[in-house]
Amino acid sequence: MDTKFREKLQEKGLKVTPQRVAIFEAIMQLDNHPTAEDILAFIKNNNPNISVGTVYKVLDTLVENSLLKKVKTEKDVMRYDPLLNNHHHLYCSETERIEDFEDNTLSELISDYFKKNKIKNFKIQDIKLQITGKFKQK
Amino acid sequence: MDTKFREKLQEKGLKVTPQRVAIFEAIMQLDNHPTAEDILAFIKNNNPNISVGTVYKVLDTLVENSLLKKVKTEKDVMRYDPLLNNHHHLYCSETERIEDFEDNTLSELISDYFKKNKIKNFKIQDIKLQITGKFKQK
DNA sequence: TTTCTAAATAAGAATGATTATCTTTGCGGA
DNA sequence: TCCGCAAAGATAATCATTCTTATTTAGAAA
Repeated sequence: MDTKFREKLQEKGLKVTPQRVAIFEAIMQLDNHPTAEDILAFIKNNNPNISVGTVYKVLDTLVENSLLKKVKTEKDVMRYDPLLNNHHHLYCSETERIEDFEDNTLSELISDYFKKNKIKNFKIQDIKLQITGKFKQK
Repeated sequence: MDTKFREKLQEKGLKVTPQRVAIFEAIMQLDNHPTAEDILAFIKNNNPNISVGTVYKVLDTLVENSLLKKVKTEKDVMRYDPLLNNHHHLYCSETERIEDFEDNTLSELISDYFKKNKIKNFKIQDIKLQITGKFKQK
């Protein structure tokens, strides 16, 4: 399950610790772009001794090493995104819900557009859509 | 200069206070999507008695009344955006710089795409591009 | 103009997410 | 086995933001 994650850690010269694995798995399972607090609560079930600082430190490390991404929000609570396929985000305008949105056609449409129309004085590394609106069902 | 802003306040039934005007002007002049702290520092020059809480409260009020927007970031410091034309954002991957990016052709391209390709169970209200990369010059 | 009142501001304490510090632990290599 | 170092634990510190309470003010009404 998490063998890939373990390998990636090793590639980056990072130690494979139970905490790192647990945090990564928590994010995968929690799914909805959890906060550090969500992750901590989830992990405490099986691993009651994990420390708050560790969670933040691990998250930082994983983000720095591109094993995880931060999600841009308008809130002062950080949320985290596992690095799956390239995807955009749907933000609910009324709740904290954030869902992934994958559409390769659209992504290509946009990147093609920028191949033809460069932005002056700016080198693009990544393009994400943030789509705000309402989910029609729970 | 700020007559339009004053009018908008009145339309919304909000009192026109020196603090609100000063904060709005600060954001317009500061330009680079300032934080509450930036705004406070700027205003203190002419208005040394303004209070921190007031700045936050006014910003909230203006956002609620659509006279201002919050900028989504990966940081825990909120930044604010005057409501000019519809625009996207260029995020520097190395610094805190955020610039506006306006491209109506592109915006239409995207909204046309979504007219033809609806997102299941989601009603779009707003679409913004967050483009990350490097500015080539200061 | 003067009065009145809800709305807005000031001042500063409180909150809460995140970070920093310092100690302890665990593991690979000498 | 011992050493060195990255990582984790515990908890104090930081800092942006929010809250509380008293005071002031904008603007409507008299």
